This record gives sequence, C-alpha cells and structure tokens, in this order.
Amino acid sequence: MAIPVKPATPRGEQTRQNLLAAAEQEFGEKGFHQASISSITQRAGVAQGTFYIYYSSKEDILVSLVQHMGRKMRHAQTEAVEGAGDRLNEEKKGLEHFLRFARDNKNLYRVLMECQFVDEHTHRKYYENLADVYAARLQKAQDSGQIRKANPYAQALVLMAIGHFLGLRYSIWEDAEPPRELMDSVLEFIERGLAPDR
Amino acid sequence: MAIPVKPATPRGEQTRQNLLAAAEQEFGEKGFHQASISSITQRAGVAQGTFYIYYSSKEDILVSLVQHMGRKMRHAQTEAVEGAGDRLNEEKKGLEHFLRFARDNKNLYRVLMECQFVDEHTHRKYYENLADVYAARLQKAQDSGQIRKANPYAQALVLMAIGHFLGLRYSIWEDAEPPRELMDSVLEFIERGLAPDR
Amino acid sequence: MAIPVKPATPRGEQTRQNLLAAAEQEFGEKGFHQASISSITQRAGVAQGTFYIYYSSKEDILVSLVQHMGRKMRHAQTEAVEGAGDRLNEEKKGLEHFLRFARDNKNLYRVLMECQFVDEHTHRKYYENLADVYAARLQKAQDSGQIRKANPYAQALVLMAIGHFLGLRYSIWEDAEPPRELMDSVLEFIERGLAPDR
Amino acid sequence: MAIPVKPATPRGEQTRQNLLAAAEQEFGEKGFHQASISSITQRAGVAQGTFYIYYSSKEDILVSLVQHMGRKMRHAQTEAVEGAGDRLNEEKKGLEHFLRFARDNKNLYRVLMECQFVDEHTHRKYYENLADVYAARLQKAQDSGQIRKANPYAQALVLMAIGHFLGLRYSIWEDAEPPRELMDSVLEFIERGLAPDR
DNA sequence: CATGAATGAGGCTTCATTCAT
DNA sequence: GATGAATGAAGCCTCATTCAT
Repeated sequence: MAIPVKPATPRGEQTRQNLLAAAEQEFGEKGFHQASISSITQRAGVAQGTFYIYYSSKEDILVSLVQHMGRKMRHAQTEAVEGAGDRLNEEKKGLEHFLRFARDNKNLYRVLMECQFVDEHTHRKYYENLADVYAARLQKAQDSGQIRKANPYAQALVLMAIGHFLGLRYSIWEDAEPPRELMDSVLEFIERGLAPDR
Repeated sequence: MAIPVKPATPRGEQTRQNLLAAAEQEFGEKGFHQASISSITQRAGVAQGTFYIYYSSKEDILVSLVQHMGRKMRHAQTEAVEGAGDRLNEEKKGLEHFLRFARDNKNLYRVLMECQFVDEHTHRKYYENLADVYAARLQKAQDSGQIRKANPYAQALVLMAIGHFLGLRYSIWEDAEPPRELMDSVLEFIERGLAPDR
Repeated sequence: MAIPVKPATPRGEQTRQNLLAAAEQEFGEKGFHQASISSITQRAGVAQGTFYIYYSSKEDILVSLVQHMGRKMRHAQTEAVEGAGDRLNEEKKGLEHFLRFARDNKNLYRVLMECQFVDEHTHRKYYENLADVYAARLQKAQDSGQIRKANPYAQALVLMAIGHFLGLRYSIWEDAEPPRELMDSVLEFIERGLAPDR
Repeated sequence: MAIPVKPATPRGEQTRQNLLAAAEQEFGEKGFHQASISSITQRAGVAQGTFYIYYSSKEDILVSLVQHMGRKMRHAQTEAVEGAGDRLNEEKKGLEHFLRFARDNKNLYRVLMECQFVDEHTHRKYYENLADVYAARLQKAQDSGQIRKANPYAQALVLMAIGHFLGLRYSIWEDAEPPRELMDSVLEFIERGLAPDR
C-alpha cells in the first residue's frame, strides 16, 4: 500500500481537490456503499489509478471529507454566533444557522451522518469536539448569568440533539425548510429549557 | 425472483423466526453491509438457500426486522407510559424507559438507525408513525392541562430528538448508561420546556 | 434418484397430464432454461415434490413433450395428406397444413426447436423418423410417376427445410400467417422442383 | 453495471479479442447455458473480473459474437459469389460455399443457431439482414433474365431454408459432409425452381 | 504525475432435486 | 399419492486496489 503523498505542485493540489469535491457529490448522492471509486474518478476527470496517489482508500477519503466538513462547520458557526450580546438568543440563532448550513451542504452533512456506520471513530471525534466547543460556550453563558446553571454538557447535548434531529428530518430525509410555526415552538421549548430562573 | 411464501407449517415458521433472530444479531454486530447472508444462515443453522424461501433479499429481511422492532417498541412504550397519572412525569419516565429499551435491544436499535442509509422509506415510515403516536399523546396531555399548549409535533420532535441522540450516544456509540447527573439536567430541561405556565 | 412410476389410478394419470400441459406452456413461453420446475408445478396446481413422482428430471419431461409432439404431428399429417390423388398437390397441401399446425401448437413447436440445444439425441430421433416417413412417401410418388425421379431423401430434405424455416419464421419468430403471395411463390418453386419432366 | 469501454490501448484490444475467441470456443463446444464466464476467462488467460471490463454480461458477448459472425459471413459470401457470370450457377456455388463456411466455423455457426433461443432480437436482425441482401441479389438476376421472375423474398427464403437446414444437419447435428449424390439432387431442385422458362 | 488494464476475493442469488411427514 | 421445507452446488457479477508503462 503506497502511502499517498501530499503533492507539492499546484496541478496536484488541484487534482486532490477535484477528487474531494467529486467524492462529496458521489457519497452524498449515492451513500458510501453505493459509491464507487471509479465513479468518483470519472466525476473528477482523472483515471482510476490517480485516486490512490492522493488517498489510500475509500475510507481515507471519507475521513478527509468529514474533517473538511468539521473545518467548514466550525468556521460557519463561529461567524454565526459571533458578535451578538444575548447568549440565549444567540443559541436560537445558532440553531437556525446550523439548519441552513445543513441544507446548503446536504451532501456533506449526509456524509457526516453516514460516517457513524462506516468509521465510528472519526464520527465520534467530530461530535466530541463539537460537544466540547458547545459546552464551553454554554459554561461561559452560565457564568455571565445569561442562561440557567446546569450541567453544560447536558445543555449542549440537548441542543445538539435538536439540531441533529432537525437536520436529519429537514435536510436528509426531506429537502424542505422546517415550517415556521414548528420552528417557533421548538425555539420556545429551548428558551424555557435554558432561561435562567426569574 | 421467487416471491417468498408465508410458511404453512410450524417448522417453517420456526425457521423464519430463527432467521430473523440471526439477522438481528448479524446486522447488529457487523452492520448491514458487513453482514452476509451466509453468516446469517449459519447462525440460524440452515443452508444458504433456505434464506430465500423466507426472504427475498438482504434488504427484505432488514425491512422485516425494522417492522418487528416497531411492534416491539410500541408494545414496550405502551406498557411503560400506561398507568400513571401525571403526564409530564410520564414523559420523563418514558424517556428513561426508552433508553433502557435501546440498550437492551442494542442490535435491533442499531439496525433501525442504520436503516436510514439502506432503505430510507422504511426508516421514515417508522419515524412518522412514532411522531404521530407521540403527538397525539401530547395533544391529550395539553387538553387536560398537564403540559403547556404548543404545537404538539414540535414537542414530540424535541422529545424524540433527545431520545434519538441519547440512544445514539449511549447505546450505539458507547455501551454505557448516561451519567445520572447528566440525565437529571436533561430531564429538567424537558420539564421546563413542557411544564404549563404557573 | 427414485424412478418415476406410471401411476395406475385415474387421479395419478390426471396429475401427470396436468404436469405435461403445464410444462408445454412453461417451456413454450419462457424457453427451457428460463422455465422452472416450481413454476410448472404451480401451473399444474401441485406441490413441487409431486413433479418427481411422474418425471425424473427437467430433461425427462422435455423428452416426453417432444414425443408427445411427435405423436400429435404424425396424426395430424396422416389426416392431412390422406385421401387425395395427386401427390404433388398433396405435398403442397401438406406444407400449408404443417404451418397451420405449427401455429396452432406454437408452444409445442418451440419446445421441439429448442430441444436440439438441450437433448440432441431426442431431437435427432424426431427428425430422422420424420425424414424416413417423408422419403418413403416421396419414393412411392416417384414410382407412380407423379413426381420426378431423384434421391427421395434430398427431396424430403428440401421440403422439410422449407417447412422448418417457414415454421421458424412464421410461428416462433413472429406469430403471423405467411403472406399469400409469398406462399404462392414458394409453392411454385416446389412445384417446379418436384414436377416430373414433360 | 459499469458500461464496458472500448479499450484505449493495443493490449486492451488484444484482450478483448482473446475473450471473443475464447467465447466462440466455449459457446460452440458447450452451448450457451452450459458455458461459464469463468471457463471463458480461463481460455483467454485472464482473470474473471477482466471479462466485465469488455463485456457487460454473458448475453452481451453472445451478441458481439453473432455480429462478428455476420461480418465474417458477409465477407465470405461476397468473395464467393463475386466474379462469376451465370447467376444461377452462382447461387448453387454460393450454397456449397456457405456449407463449407458453416463447417469451417462450426462453433460460430452453432452460436448463431442457439442465439434464437437466447436473444431473439439479435438472431432476427441477422436473418432479416441476410434476407434483404439475398433478395436484392436475386432481384438483379431476375432483371437480367438469368433466373425466373417471382417474389425475390420467396426465392431467398427457399434458398436460405435449404442452407439453414443443411447447415443444421451437416454441421451442428453431425459433423460430416453432405453426400455428393444428395447435394446434386438438392442443387437440381434449386436449378429447376429458379431457372427461367424456356 | 498520470494512466488504465488487470486482478481476484467475495457475496448474492437461483433452482433442480431430495426426503421426512 | 401428495406435500413443502430444506438442501447446497454453481455461477454471475462487483469493485477496491495494484502495477507496469
């Protein structure tokens, strides 16, 4: 098994990116197991063998894709949550932002979901990392009295759960926006669950 | 593709059940794609060909398994939620009950989860059915003033989301009970989200 | 391999005939290799195992079918050619009669044709027998000066060839009657080929 | 089902031809249904999977084989019939030529015959094409007064029928040359059937 | 860097036939 | 006489991966 090298030339870098983008489409549309390397290379416009210059296996490019998703996601979330004052409102905005992101990156998001049945480890890393970031943010918000005091991991878990499930429901299972009324009820649920006493 | 027949004798019925139980183990342990028919029939103690007398394909038995899970689950939930008075407390108990069920039926639960990437239709039917049952129950609780008035589907969604995610986290990803403290915080979140004003 | 017995009871005889008729349909419609014993027994309204009480194998029933065809055919031809005076005209009538027979017994005729690629021996026996009958008839006609003197097997061969090919063309390949004009030209060809000098 | 690609290199083209030649032998010797892909690839000296780079299925290579046969046959016939003057004699020579061809290409010819029970469409195309070519040639011969005026398709049919049946009889069923005397009688039949009045 | 032909293990599925009831 | 469950060999086909050019 030749170890794939990071190519130095711009041409190589381009090929790598083409392959990654092709895999995103292929995995997103067909699912990991129905996807084939040969179809990925066709989409990328290269020969089959070229794939293995850049990725060591089908699993390998899946991992790269999930990491790519992680970076993109963190970036998007940072931007989204940044700048505001009221933490509670920010979390609500964050959820909506996340759902838009999931719909805008349907393929990538689906890859992430399916990853749990292909490479548990990678998938878990992703969620642990997310949970830590989330919990830290919530801890801060608790400290400044903007949300109720409680186990921040529990709060993070609930928020992630809702995001996860809505993402599943309204991006993977069905490509539609959640009805406004439903979103409002959900957000109110969150508000009551997180709001400090008084 | 010969259409599998409903067995006419007890012996046949026994074989069918053996196959279903074997598939539950096999899919649960290895995942759908790593599972093989030959391994299923070995577990069931029959020849490979026998499989196709009862199920038309690997996908077919997966669907049967998910339907089986649906029946079992509804049965378990009905028992669990029944009998008590306070709806709000019942929902909290229901969640814990569900999580125990998911852990006690780890294999079956994993099959259900993975099903969304193998046979979307079946998986969706399962959740739609569950959501309807849930929402109807919550509607009744609203009517009798035991929980807040809100879109019952939104409430169901939040509860299912939390169940789904905790089930994933503490049954599929890691075979451990959720820490008591965390559960308490989660349950408090639900309590506040569902409790009627005043 | 249990040797199938000719059953003595009327019920058994009925079952045997049902199986034979079912096989005629099944083989005729799907071809020998696509046909399945299970489908034959379903058509006949008996259980799979019952098949082997009457026939020892799939090939065995094919042979029975071809022999059945042979008897039916000889019977039909005897009737057709009988009674007339002019041999040359009789042969022409015989051809048309044969083509009608082939179209009326499309399934059986197709089985006979396909048989050459399944059980050469049986098929050959059929044609050798036919050729002998034919040649003997032609020899007689030569003797009485009704057709030209020539190798009677060659004459038989030509007539059988034309029948065979027209049967293929207008019964197996396409279920339609040969156009009148074409038939007339063919018959004239035969007439000239067979007519005695002067 | 990946669509087989036209090979881009001479090596690939060689492999394709090896496979085709191997299939010709295998089908010819065992018949289509007894033939196996694995045996074909063994004959061709390649791995099983290689087969599917060039042909999408067992049926696919059969079709390729029949088309190959069509080209070879047309080529052979063109050469055979070309050059002579007397059309009537040419047809007689053509028949003998065809029979030699059928015996020299026993395998290929058998494949063509069996094809009618595997892929009717391909087989029919073959014969329709042949009939058209034949009829056109006969039409010309009629126009120049070298054979009798009649439906050229009927004449073609009779000639093809005789060729077909003799081919079956003396190449497929039995590997022997038709006895000279028999051939002479057959040719005389044709002569009388085709010769112009006077 | 890239190509694309070749590999070969592995899995699903079919179905003629057997046999205990 | 009939049933129908069970068998198991056999074959097609896929596809991730390798490698010579």
